[in-house]
Amino acid sequence: MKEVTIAEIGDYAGQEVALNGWVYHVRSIGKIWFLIFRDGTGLLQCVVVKSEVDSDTFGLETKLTQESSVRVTGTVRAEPRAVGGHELGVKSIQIFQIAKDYPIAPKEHGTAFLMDHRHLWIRSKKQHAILRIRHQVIKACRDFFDQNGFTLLDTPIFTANAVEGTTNLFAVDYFDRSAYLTQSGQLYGEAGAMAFGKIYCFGPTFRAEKSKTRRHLTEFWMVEPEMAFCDLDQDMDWAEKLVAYIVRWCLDHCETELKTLERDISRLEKVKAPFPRITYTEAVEILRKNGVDFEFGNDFGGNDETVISEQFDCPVMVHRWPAEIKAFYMKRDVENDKLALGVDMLAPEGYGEIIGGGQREDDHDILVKRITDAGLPLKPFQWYLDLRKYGSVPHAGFGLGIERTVAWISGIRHIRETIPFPRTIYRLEP
RNA sequence: UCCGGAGUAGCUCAAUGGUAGAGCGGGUGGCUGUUAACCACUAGGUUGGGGGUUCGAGUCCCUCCUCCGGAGCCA
Repeated sequence: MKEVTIAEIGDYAGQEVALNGWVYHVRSIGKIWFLIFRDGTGLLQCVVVKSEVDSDTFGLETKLTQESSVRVTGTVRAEPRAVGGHELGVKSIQIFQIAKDYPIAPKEHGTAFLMDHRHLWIRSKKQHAILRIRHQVIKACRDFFDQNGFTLLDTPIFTANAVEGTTNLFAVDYFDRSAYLTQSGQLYGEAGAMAFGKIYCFGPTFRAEKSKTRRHLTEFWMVEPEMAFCDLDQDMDWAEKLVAYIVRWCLDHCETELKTLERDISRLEKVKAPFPRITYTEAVEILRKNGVDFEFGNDFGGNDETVISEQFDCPVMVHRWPAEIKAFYMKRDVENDKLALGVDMLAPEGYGEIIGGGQREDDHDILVKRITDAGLPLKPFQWYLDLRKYGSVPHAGFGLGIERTVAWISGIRHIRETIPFPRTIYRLEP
């Protein structure tokens, strides 16, 4: 007996096949009952007719509870009345296990309840779709860099240095000393760029911020490219090419999932390079023009980002920021020493910052002064300073937040649904 | 940490200070094309914990706990 999946069921019309999976729902109308069956690749309606099966099989209607695991065999046929266009005329059903009291009904539930059952919730249609989009977003990132001459460089999770201060770092015991969980692979990425020219790292990062908003997690994933011989403008070229590629890829490969999520595709279709580029100063003007009382020199809040991004169909890149609110390693603008050559990309529709990056300071002595001025110890940065001693070049990079990107493309409000098991200030389980 | 909201059946929610209820889910029965099917019947409660006011508290007061949303902080 040929074992097939629901995703490929259309290729087997007229044939007898077997499928392994779980019971999603059962509907009975007497001498016929319908088993809505899922196998991780989709949903399939299976029809059990009293006159076509033995009485034991027909009697399973009352025994098959939601999420019971089964193997069904039968004949595939095209059927316009079935969701997906095909259904299975059941011959037999083999039971692996009868599930008891599955807590998630195909009805309304609150977020807290669902998050407590996250390990089961990911079986549900909508969560399933979001996580498949996440998979494709990650694949698109990897493909993009692999196709453009980047080398994957894995950076460490345990670190001794803080990239941007220590208040939001997770400290852990590390034998007879302490270490931090990384909040960015960037510094190591810069070392990689000097070795390979263009690199990217991809992995989890950690921020011990007590943020409780829909845009924050304590553990999130970033893809961070770093390029030697690259200035801010070229950095922005790469950023917009990457994001346009990801969006195009998802439109081409996640049609079913985006439909499940009822995503307005037309908004995503407009996302094509080049993206608008404005300076921080111009962004402040936009805020003021829209009635926001904003003081020059501050960082943008969530609402500010929404107001700015609402002016554009595409993601907008905001560059040349007040140096005081940006990290020590950012290169200053030669035309205005008070400005840092950083760039943030704001996604449309209020999804906020999805990219942060910029050109790095490449002069040894200036960097030493910046580290000192920032009140950071020099010792843990010796290796980083070495990069400016041995063949320093202009270089730049950025980090793309996977969860915010997935939330934007999926059109879901809260990023906690874009990662299989979200970590927030009050949630470490499941 | 601050501001706001919530906690009642497995879930989502009702209940003017006066007998704790509905829908869904569960169970039983009916129905040969259902789409979160439908119809009938049925079981299911320490109203988050503690204290107080009152003839009487799910409801009012105090306190603690938990969760949600937002702010700050940040990506």
